[in-house]
Amino acid sequence: MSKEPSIASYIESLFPSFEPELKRVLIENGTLKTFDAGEMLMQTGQNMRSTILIVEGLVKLYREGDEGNEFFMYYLQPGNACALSMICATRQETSQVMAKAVEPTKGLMIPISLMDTLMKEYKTWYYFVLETYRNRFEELLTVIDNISFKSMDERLEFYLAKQYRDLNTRKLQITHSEIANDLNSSREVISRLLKKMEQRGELSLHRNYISYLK
Amino acid sequence: MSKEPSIASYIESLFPSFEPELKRVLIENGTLKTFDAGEMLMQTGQNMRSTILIVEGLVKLYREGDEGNEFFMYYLQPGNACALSMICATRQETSQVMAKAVEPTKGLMIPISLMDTLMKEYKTWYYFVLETYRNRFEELLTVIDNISFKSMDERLEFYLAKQYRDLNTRKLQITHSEIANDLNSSREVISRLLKKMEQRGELSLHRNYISYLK
DNA sequence: CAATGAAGGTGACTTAGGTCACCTTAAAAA
DNA sequence: TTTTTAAGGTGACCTAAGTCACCTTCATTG
Repeated sequence: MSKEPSIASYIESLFPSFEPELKRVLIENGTLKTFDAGEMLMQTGQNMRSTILIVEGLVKLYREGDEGNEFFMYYLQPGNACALSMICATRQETSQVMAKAVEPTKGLMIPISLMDTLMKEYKTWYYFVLETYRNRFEELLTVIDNISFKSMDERLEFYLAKQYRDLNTRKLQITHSEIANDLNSSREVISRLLKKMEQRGELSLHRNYISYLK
Repeated sequence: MSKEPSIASYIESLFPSFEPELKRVLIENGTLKTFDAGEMLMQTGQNMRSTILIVEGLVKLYREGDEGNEFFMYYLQPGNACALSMICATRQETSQVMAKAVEPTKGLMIPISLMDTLMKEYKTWYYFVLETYRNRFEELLTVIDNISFKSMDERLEFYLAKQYRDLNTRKLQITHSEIANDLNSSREVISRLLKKMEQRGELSLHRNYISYLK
């Protein structure tokens, strides 16, 4: 049987800034949960019972429209926490956002009952929570900027640049219709814009992947 | 000389849920600041030195695009705190959002140096902060929903309904070009859509104001 | 190997919404 | 009272982007 990393080692490597006492509490009270690729960590209307710290994999956060259309917001990576699970957990409320594992993902689940104590007792935790909020808030603001002030081609460029940054690869394994979905556009439009970008030498198109060159 | 309400009375009436000790600390350390209509409370790139609790007036939060175009996000009213001033204050960072007083406004300024203690010592403060984040986060999500999934006429309806709710009057004192600005559209488009709504009996148009009938 | 399905390409068409030019009307200033 | 200015109305036009229909090209699977 292959040995998987312990909670302690995850915390040590991903959350080094946490004070020792806080680490101890998280190790004692957290449980690891595995999600398959494609599995939902959080669904519109679902009630949260824990806060999630991502320790492995990749999670995609998106908003769902009335007709089932999706709208990509941002990714969560190891070392990130789900801001929404924190807020909702604290207030015991439901969320209006979907979180889906895009790779096999592991999350450290922290029971909501612990939130009060953590906030009060551990300064590094409280900073971590505020930091998380701030970052996600800023991401949402960027999203708003893009959809309200930018045209589709600019949004597409931004999207690809973000994929390149977040996934850390020039070979973007994504189809045109997935992009269209994420941007709430349509495949044909995306294909046409991508071709223009290719002509400008910004990328090269292949079946099932895009080589991002900028 | 007319007597203005004391900090204590503001806190008592607007933040009744705060624990007595917290109220005392805020009264001792907060200072009232007055802003004229039109004055900025916060500007893109400005460094925050205090967190602001609104105690009188009305504040409009908006995002600014590259070409100076504005984009309305939400209002702050007495009893609200500026979520952004809290985050930025804590992290000593700059904000990318504009906050402008639309009416003469008074804010209770809480020095950032106090934030740590408040968070740690007073549960009601920490709840208040989380609540503030959550609400603003939700507002941003609604904004995203609107601009990405809805067409202009739906957005206009939503906008007017929100004005009616937030400002608590059926007589909306606003010009067509102001609306166009807030929605990042153009006056002609808004005028045409408003006329259609009038024909449907949802409102009646006048010079400088709109009677909202729904 | 043939067949099926997913990915992608392309032309023709539609439409919401932005832009331009110019007009009228009401209110405030002079 | 006249003048000026801001608010609003309107037709003509343009364009980005969504939609439809149909095609080609791979890759997988029976």
